[in-house]
Amino acid sequence: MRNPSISDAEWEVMNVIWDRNPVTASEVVDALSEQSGRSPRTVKTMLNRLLKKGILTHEVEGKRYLYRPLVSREACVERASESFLSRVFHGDEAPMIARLVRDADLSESDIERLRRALEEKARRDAEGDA
Amino acid sequence: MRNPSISDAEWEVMNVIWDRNPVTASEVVDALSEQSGRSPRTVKTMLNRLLKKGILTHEVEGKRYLYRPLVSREACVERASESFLSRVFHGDEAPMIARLVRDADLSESDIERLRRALEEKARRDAEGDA
DNA sequence: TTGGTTTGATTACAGTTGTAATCGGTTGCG
DNA sequence: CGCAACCGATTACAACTGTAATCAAACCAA
Repeated sequence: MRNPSISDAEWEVMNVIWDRNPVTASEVVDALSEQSGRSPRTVKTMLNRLLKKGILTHEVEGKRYLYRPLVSREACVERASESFLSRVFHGDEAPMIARLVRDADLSESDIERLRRALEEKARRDAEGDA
Repeated sequence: MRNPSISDAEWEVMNVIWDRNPVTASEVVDALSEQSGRSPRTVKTMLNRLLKKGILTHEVEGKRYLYRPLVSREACVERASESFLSRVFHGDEAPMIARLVRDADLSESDIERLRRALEEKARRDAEGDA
């Protein structure tokens, strides 16, 4: 518990903020009351907690605040993925990938991209590690 | 919060239990005190909570308890993966897969397996959805 | 101008989680 | 036999979370 990270509900807030950076509180409220039916109060609480955690800032814009992320989505995704994988898969990613490939709803271009990524990976492994 | 699931620390316990099913409390304690330095008390608490959550059972074996999972690892992994993906990736798995493929430490046979899985997927999509 | 509305700040509150300590019974060592 | 070690059960407690309500200041509409 000592390492305060982004909770489930906070992820929803952050996703809105990363998508529309910068945003006012009420934009976030609107987005989330539609999306997940959270009350405005609840959303405000989330925003304040994220501020306190140092994941957001806000600057005054006119009469309101404008919120901006202080941490990149990529960094957070990275952290969350690592912790998820180590927790659930002991850090052994292969089964997760297999599961995803099997079950995910992938477009043709997704598949093509992945195919290329795999080839890339295979080539690099063959060179680098050999 | 209404749908009690497996917490981070509980996953560690469950992983031990799934690996060595069935186990005594002290086996779990030993495994985790090495692995993660948790105190025996803490591990006992986890076991009791998992019992209360209906994720474990225990039967008397001689003087001790033997713990067994009531829920399959696969089912739990499934649930956890879904909730993780929807939280972090909005349920859009492709970027996660791409990231994994890029960064994961994959053996040659992992790569080969994934390649085949991808081909399989592509073929099925071409047939089924067309 | 005055009362409802909006905003941000503060406070509330119960359930979850991580981390144990305490308690009472059993038991194995000396 | 007597006491330490161990076991499972119960209790503790603070931080984190989800979900808001309350409060105070400012703002707009009638």
